[in-house]
Amino acid sequence: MVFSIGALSKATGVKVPTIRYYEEIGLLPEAERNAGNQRRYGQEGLEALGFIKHARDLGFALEDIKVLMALDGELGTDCAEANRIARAQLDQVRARIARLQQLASELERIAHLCDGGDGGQCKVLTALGDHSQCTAEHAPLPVTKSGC
Amino acid sequence: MVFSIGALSKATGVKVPTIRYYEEIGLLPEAERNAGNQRRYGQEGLEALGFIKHARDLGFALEDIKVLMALDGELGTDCAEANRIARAQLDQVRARIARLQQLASELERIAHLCDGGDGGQCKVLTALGDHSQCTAEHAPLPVTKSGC
DNA sequence: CTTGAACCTCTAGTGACTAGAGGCCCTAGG
DNA sequence: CCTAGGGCCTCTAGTCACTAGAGGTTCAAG
Repeated sequence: MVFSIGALSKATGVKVPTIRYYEEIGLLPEAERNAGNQRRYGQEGLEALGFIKHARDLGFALEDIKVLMALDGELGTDCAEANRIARAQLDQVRARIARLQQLASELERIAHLCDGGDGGQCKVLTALGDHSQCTAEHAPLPVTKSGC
Repeated sequence: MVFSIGALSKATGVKVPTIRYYEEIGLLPEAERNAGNQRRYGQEGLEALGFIKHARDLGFALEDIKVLMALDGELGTDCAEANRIARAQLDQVRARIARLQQLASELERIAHLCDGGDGGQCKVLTALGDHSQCTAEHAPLPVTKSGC
């Protein structure tokens, strides 16, 4: 099987400019070209991009995926390191869930303020402006390098 | 009370370059300057930045915050619109929680594969590469314009 | 008056793409 | 064999919400 970049895109669900971007940053090896300078991919290109797509869907950062792909290339495939990265990712996801759950309950509280609204001041706006009305702490979400 | 940009930063927990950035994009009005061209803020500056900080911590996008602040300035303060924005934010947060919970369970499954590892192929890497092994669907996280 | 911290503007970089301009190539139909 | 139109090419610039750094000015304490 030989794929054009568009065919590869359809097969994997990764958009064409994104595939070129992955090549540019070194996540995919430089594709071979046909006589007219267009990219041509084989089975291994399909598999590599499929791996990236799946790992991205699971929230891994491109840098992590780079590491994972390098591990996969090694003889014997370093399972311990792969496992470490996967567990780190899991921890991050769990932390973000916990954080978002706090946010959700705070937002619920604020949204309910409107149900019994008075005539004058908007309680929602007041609550948004005043942290001391909050029932729980809520620090900013840590900015992760993973896909948001 | 008169604040320098550094004092305002300490009082609100928003970093100095971020305050300048907010001014640049029109989220904060242009600050008054002293004789030496340095920004000086009063009570209303403190309150405006406090509002922004709190809303950001709750995950609102800067664009949403701009709308909310405009509402707050209006006579009568449009509570219905503020409520709509808050509820939309809540829906987004809930959707992200659901999505992340799927991810977490998938990652748990993958991480456990290593516990009974065989000698040859790393099962973690295999699982990452092969979506068909997954127990559930997992589409990519919708890229929101809110703080991640 | 001196020192050094805080302030100023401006540019460029982050992650992971996305959009658009301007042009070349490939393939199916006539 | 020719043409039309879709797909492909490179390059630049934009997204969001900042962050980092260079190079220079101002303020306040000692």
